[in-house]
Amino acid sequence: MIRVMLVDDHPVVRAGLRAVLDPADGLAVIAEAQNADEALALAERGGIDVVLMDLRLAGTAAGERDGVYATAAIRALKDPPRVLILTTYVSDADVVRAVEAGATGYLLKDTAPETLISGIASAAAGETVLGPPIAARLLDRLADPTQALTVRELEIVEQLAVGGSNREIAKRLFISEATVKSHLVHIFGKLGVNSRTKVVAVARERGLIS
Amino acid sequence: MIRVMLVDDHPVVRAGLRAVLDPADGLAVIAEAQNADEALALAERGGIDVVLMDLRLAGTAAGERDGVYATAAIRALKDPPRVLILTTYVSDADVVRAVEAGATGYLLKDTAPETLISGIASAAAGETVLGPPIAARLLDRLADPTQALTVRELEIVEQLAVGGSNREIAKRLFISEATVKSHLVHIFGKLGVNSRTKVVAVARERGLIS
DNA sequence: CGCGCAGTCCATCGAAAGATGGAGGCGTCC
DNA sequence: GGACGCCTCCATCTTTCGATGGACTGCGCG
Repeated sequence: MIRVMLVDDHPVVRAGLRAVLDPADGLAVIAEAQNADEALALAERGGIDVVLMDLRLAGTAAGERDGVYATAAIRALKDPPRVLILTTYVSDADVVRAVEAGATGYLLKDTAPETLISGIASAAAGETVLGPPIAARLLDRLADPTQALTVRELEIVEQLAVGGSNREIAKRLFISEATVKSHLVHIFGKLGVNSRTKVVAVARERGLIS
Repeated sequence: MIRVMLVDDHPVVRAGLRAVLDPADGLAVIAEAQNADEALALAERGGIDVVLMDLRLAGTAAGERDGVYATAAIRALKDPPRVLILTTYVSDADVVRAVEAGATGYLLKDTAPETLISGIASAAAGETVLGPPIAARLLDRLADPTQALTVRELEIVEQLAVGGSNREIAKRLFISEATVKSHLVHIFGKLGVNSRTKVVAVARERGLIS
């Protein structure tokens, strides 16, 4: 029996997941959390095999307590449960950061219930689970690693997208302004542009960011 | 008994809505659709009082067959059901377009189940239903029309979004760089920001651009 | 007609951003 | 161990942006 915890800030989605998962054999939803703190507190008590985690959680204004944060925190526990990301949109940055934080898999919310259930089973067994659209994107990146942005660079791009100046980005990422500029030069080169505003335009086009 | 149809491309969300609404007295979910075409076909057969509609539907690549399209089509029927928009994010543009298309109300998916149920009842009675965050935003806009961007300014914003420099924008719009800067100053003031990248961020947030 | 507003243009100046060319630490892979 | 990629940091210099404070035109409205 696979013990599952749901983490999503939308009550409707949690109810939907319950409705979809409850009839399935071999697994049981034994906990629900609506934010990162709750999720971590419940995970600490143990007895959970797989966490179904939404990346966007409420109260993410600070930009820290989102699903990636929760994933990293949960995976840092001793004998941690597997974390399966279940979110709405595909963003390269999100996928990479989530996997880096220790996520076992990444599925989209519009996957069929059966796929979801089998995905949970695979995750419980420790297998990596990636939905087809996500796997395809990752393969695209591997095909041309010179163009692929590093995790750090993606973080910079995200900051650009919300309109941060070099100084603001430096503060938020705890690095110097010089380093931000350095990253920017590399990003410009990889994306073939020459200004921060164009970075955001290209990144959106390619789905690097939401 | 209020007869409800669910329109959402995510099976999980539909299941969640069912789970939330089924226990409620006085209403029954009698139909589900996962895209605009299905929704329209089912609505044409009649017997539905309220449609719960997600704005983002699958196959929206063309940008046409989304929830707004479906709403307009359904409201064009004779003796149409009320349409209550139920979506994830707030975008001023979406709200305005949906209301223009004939939606009776607009709620966010993270509203509490009770609010949702009472919202459906209100919608069935023909009352306009706007969640607090949405109503607040609309009031903000109405209260201060000086914030509205002019047509020319919106053109500038669009150019910013694709990453144009002042010089490039000037060339494309056949004006001088000085004029572009002048427009920018006005835009900064209206949006309350101080850089072109933040203009794009805020404009996206408010739905001023795609 | 006067008034306000949108759109156009101008000059100047300080502050960011971007270009250039480094350098060292650190982990991985062969 | 050495090569390589990533992240970090630095200084210098040029270009672009953004802030400021104007000015002129055309248009609609009362």
